[in-house]
Amino acid sequence: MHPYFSQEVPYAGLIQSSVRADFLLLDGDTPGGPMTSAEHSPLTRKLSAFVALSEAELAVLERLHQRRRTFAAGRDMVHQGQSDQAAYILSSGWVCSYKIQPDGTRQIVDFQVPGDFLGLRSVLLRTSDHSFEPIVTIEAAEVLKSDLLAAFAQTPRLATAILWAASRDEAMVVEHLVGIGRRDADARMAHFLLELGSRLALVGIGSKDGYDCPLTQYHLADALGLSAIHVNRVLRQLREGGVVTFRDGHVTIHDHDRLVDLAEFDPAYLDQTGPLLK
Amino acid sequence: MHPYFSQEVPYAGLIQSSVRADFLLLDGDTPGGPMTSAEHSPLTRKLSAFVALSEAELAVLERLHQRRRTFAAGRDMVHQGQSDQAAYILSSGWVCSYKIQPDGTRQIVDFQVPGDFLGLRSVLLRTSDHSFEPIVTIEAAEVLKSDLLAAFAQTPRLATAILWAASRDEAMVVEHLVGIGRRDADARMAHFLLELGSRLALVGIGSKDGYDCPLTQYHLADALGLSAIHVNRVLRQLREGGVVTFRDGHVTIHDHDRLVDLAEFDPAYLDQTGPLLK
DNA sequence: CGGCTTCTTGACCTAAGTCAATGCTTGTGG
DNA sequence: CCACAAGCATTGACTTAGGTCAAGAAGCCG
Repeated sequence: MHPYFSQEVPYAGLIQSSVRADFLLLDGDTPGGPMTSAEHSPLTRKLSAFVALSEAELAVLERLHQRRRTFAAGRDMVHQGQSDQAAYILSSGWVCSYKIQPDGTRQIVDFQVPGDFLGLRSVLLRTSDHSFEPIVTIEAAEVLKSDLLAAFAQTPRLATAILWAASRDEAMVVEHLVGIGRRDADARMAHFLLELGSRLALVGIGSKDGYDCPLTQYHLADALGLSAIHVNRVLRQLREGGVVTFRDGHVTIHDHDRLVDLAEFDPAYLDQTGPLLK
Repeated sequence: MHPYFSQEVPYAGLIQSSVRADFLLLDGDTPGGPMTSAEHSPLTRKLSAFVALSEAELAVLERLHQRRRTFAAGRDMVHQGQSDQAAYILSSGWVCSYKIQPDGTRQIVDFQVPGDFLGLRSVLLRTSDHSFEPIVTIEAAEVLKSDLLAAFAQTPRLATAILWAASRDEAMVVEHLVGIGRRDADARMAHFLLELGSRLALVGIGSKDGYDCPLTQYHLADALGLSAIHVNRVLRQLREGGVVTFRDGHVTIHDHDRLVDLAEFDPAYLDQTGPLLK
């Protein structure tokens, strides 16, 4: 296939095992010391926006972050082994989850940014059927099934909050489906950039005016169901139109209103209406 | 206040249930032998294909079907009221769940066929943000939140089974996303028809050679992210190619192998590998 | 009957894909 | 310190899958 064809991924990506994830471990020496409330993890930040957590609950949540690990960019970390009963809480870096088609094309289903869970479902229910790839070198806290269930049993409200986050993730997948099915390339891109901005703002990364974003145009293409070349054209148009600039790993929003308008962006599905559970 | 948060957390118990289910599994707890599912509800049939349920569990399951209701075709039944804490088990007829865009186009996210849950998520987690429309007059059993949670508490293995079904539904949404993003119209259609056939076969409707299907070409268009006119063209091609005929509310599969080939259909995501919890 | 909805087909158009070529970095080995 | 490769980004020229428009046809139903 043509080297420019973005959907191609190396065959090596198809044969990872849960064991190999351990090989990718670069260091395990970062002891997750107790955090002061000033330096809460992104997940804590995210959940706190919706559920007012007590001191005890916060403590349990922070304790879930103890087993810190680092994964190198580019190599898949997959959760499909019955043996691997762990999920991860992403504390820094970006990950994408995707499925490969038999013909080699790939579709990115979702991105994970700091504060997001990775493989939560494979712990609570059955094994996940798609793969995870760190986009940059990431830091994540490993959460064992037993830890998670224990935490849930101790603090039911925490369970509620985490399940709320999982449910929100699912709503994003549905919105993604709608976007690919019924929005043109420009609107899709605009919508995507807005959603990302919204998610990042929730964990205190970036602002209304923009955010750092390590994705390549190939990532965008595979996520939005477009070709990388068309992604480039769309980005140029948005840039020259003075709406938004995606360049050098940074998204700069010049005209937020016009972007929202273009995307017909209605953030209702993100359910970000402020702290609800007092 | 958000309906999701309006009640004290029920999930702790739910999660506990699934833990206990695993325990029972490991214990080798032997439920009653397989029984003829002919007289059972579609949901029972479906779950029985994956989890060997005991007499007691079957009884609880059947009891969930008591509050039977009928809904006329075409008129939306939406679940977003705080007051409406019910889900439905579809026992006959077809439903679609969809989202409307601000510009009036709609994207069908999923179809529900007999044996499927409707609005399960809005009971267990938060309110669903999309609408449901019965495609034909349907019969459904209303399940109150309290009933469901009681059933889960009584029979943890049933909880596992139902959550498995929910998880499978989600995998179908993801596969749907992949299809719209990365398959051309023919493959999308082929894949869709095969998935439907597979789902229906699971509840004893239809066979390898075909099944009844009340969808219009407009439904197909809205589900597959195509125009109705193109759906018509694709169907004609498939029909004239001797692969599959969609006509007069019936799908007839002439060449199953070629259809699978066209769709690059890999049913792995449907997780239909036979009874798993013995 | 006349008004629905659904299906069908042809003619034409456009958004997006494909092909091909060119820079621009960044990293790496000689 | 250069050469050279690899990965991204960019752009123009051309092709095509699928959308849009228009017009019937074929039921079906009050």
